[in-house]
Amino acid sequence: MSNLHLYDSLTGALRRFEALNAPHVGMYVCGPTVYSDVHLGNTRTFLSFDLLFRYLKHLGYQVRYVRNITDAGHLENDADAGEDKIAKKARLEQLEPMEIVQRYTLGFHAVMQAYNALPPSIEPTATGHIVEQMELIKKLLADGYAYEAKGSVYFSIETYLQNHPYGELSGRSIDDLETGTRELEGQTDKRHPLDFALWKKAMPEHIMRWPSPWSEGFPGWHLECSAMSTKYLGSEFDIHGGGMDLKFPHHECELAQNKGATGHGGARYWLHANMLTLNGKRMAKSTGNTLDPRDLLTGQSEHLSKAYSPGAVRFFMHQAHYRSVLDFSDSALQAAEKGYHRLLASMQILRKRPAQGPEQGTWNFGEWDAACTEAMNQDLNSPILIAQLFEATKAIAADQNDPKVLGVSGAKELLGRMEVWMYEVLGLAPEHQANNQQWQKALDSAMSVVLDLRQKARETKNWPASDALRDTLAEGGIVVLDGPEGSSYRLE
RNA sequence: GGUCUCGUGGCCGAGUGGUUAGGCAAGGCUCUGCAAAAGCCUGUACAGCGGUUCGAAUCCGCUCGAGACCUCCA
Repeated sequence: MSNLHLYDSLTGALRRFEALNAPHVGMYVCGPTVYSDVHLGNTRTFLSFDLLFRYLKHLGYQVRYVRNITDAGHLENDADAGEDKIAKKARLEQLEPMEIVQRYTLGFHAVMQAYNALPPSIEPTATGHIVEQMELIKKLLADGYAYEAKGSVYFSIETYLQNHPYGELSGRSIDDLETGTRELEGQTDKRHPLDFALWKKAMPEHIMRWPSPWSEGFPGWHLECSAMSTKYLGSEFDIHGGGMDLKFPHHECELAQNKGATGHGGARYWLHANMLTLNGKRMAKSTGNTLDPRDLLTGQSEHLSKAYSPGAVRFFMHQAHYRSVLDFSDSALQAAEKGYHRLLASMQILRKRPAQGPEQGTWNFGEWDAACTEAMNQDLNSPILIAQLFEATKAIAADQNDPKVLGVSGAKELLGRMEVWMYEVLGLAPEHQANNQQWQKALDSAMSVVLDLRQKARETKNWPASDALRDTLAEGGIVVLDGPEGSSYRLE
């Protein structure tokens, strides 16, 4: 069905993608914990997987894309003294936990929509799947992979190791892990330091709690993904994605839970998107080194010199490979924005191209398009895809002087494919066309009058008058473009 | 401290055992009343030191530097 290759973290190799039940593809991505606003780093991860989702669809797959909302809150740490993050924030703001969840879920959706990310097929919540999580615990208990201690249930690494390797995803050995384990207060209930909680008995101050056979408590933080991916995609499915920081321990534990409960690890391909850094440091809610994706659109941040369009930001992100660390800076974003605008302008030229020249051009359209596909097939190499789009720009420019380059149908074909790659695959919405049609119409008519006036001034060589018009418009963000066929304008 | 990843031209950022990534910036030119925009041309890089090889920036070792994970985090 395709020649897509994906880098699988489990095997550490580039593997040809073969869907388990083509043309259906099951894809699970770890979603956000909704106790605060998503930051730009989170956004990058979700846009990376949006790119994958879009490309799989582009290839003709029918994708069921499941991305969870973690609304049950996780422990602060693995100790009994741990506090539910959502409950903590709720007390801080004097709000109900679910009020916090609602607020930040809506905020998350707004950001995803603003950046033109396609919604997942299913967006299950952890609190909506407590029953499934408890069923999973029961299964693990029955099979001996878990044990109960003082109302809490833990996953037993020692039992697991008798049948399966642990650490295969993150490439860690048990010895390494044990060396790195800290002695925390309250870990005494665990039989082994690497055991992790499946169910935690709630402390009195814990607000979010559910009754269970073991205690009134709440599920462990690795459990929801195992429960929900199994429920909606089956015990074996195609792709599991998430941020690089989730590889260990979250995905490692998830994998162990899956294997313990079903015998299957879950996904056949484990994908990890790399971090976005700010000032060379990882962006994280907990350290305050963050950038709000909405601030980029308004320019309201100490890190920004101006506002950017969502498309420019997406373009910036896709100019780097999803498995590379990308460092954010205002100047890097500005550079990306310029290139992005040039690309859009080039497509606009193609749209307005008169039907002249031969039917077929000399430019090798097929080879170019194949190179675009090849780039994406190589583990979603969007930087190379974008480089190819710039190659097309050169052909379009050459065609302006010599219509033999693209030809009439060649030009149409190229435009169609560029739109597919830009809009459909890279998710760069044609933003300037969609919104404010009424304003656009009004501005166009006003500008035609102004440009007409200026043209008259130029014809009489009244340079001071024509330049004054140009300067005034420039102050308002309108750039006048003088060309051989008269003047036009664009918004800065 | 342990595990791992990375270090590319002024900046961002792909890729690769022997052939131009691309973008931004810069310089030159074309166009232009001037400017802007646009187009064309130019740049010869791959942390350092050794090694393997006919040949390495690409493989191996060491050194230096950066980052991630080991603890909630996309």
